[in-house]
Amino acid sequence: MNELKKYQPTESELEILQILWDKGSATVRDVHDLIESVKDTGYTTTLKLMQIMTDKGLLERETGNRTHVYKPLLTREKTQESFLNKMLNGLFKGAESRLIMGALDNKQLAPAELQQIKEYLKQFENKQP
Amino acid sequence: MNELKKYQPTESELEILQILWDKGSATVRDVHDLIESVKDTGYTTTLKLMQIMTDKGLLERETGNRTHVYKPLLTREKTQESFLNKMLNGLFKGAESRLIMGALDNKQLAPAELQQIKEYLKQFENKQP
DNA sequence: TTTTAATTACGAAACTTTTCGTATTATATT
DNA sequence: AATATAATACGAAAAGTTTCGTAATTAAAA
Repeated sequence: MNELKKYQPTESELEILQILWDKGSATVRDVHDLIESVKDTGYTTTLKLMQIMTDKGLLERETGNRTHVYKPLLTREKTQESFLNKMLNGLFKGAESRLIMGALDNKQLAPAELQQIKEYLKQFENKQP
Repeated sequence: MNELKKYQPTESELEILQILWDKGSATVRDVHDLIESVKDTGYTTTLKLMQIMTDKGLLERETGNRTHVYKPLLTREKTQESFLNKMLNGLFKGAESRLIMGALDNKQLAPAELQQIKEYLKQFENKQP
């Protein structure tokens, strides 16, 4: 089993990853400007975090030019899966349907999404355990 | 807005809370014996954590007897809600239905639960945005 | 070219969480 | 009553995360 798959990014790491997932790749400046608009933090803090993440193998960077370009080495999907599984095996163990219903409550899902979920549900019906 | 509602227990705190939620109330010994069966850790570690949680207002304790009895001050439901909302606003933002479908994939839900979810879905249909 | 501005490197402080060792106190056993 | 056992109290170390200041380096501007 892949180690990257299992690693759970910290809160700050997730913040950075989200930006990199959105943009595909970015410089420290790019990332920091977005983070700064939400949270009061210094440039070198973001820099250091991204350097540490690179050491940990969460990011890769292109050092050809003076300004380095970073890319995520984890996919958003794998990370989502990892966190979701953690919740389902932990806090929501034995209450999986509560998680589903809670998620339905949370956002007003678009009709298309509701339909998609309905379709998705069908595949689990008439299944023998 | 209630502070307790917002506080996100740490990983170790959650482990202890799960046990207290299951049992209603318990001593350090009770909690530790269960944790020890899964994780290699010392008794005083569990003790200290529960003392800190009491200071933080996550637990209350009855100190009448020598052996103290602890109870959770957070409900499992509020805690689940809090973590779920965090995910929906963070890692799963804009991918709420992915969370739902991921949860459906994860466990073989009982037919009754599937039915319950189907029913639950109905309430969101025919809603005007 | 000289000066200014922006970037990386990096150590270390500040915080938080987790872990443990030791002392003290209370209960149970002999 | 004396001894052994079990519990709490508590400081502090260990480990992990986040933050920042300063120095060195590179590029851009004057």
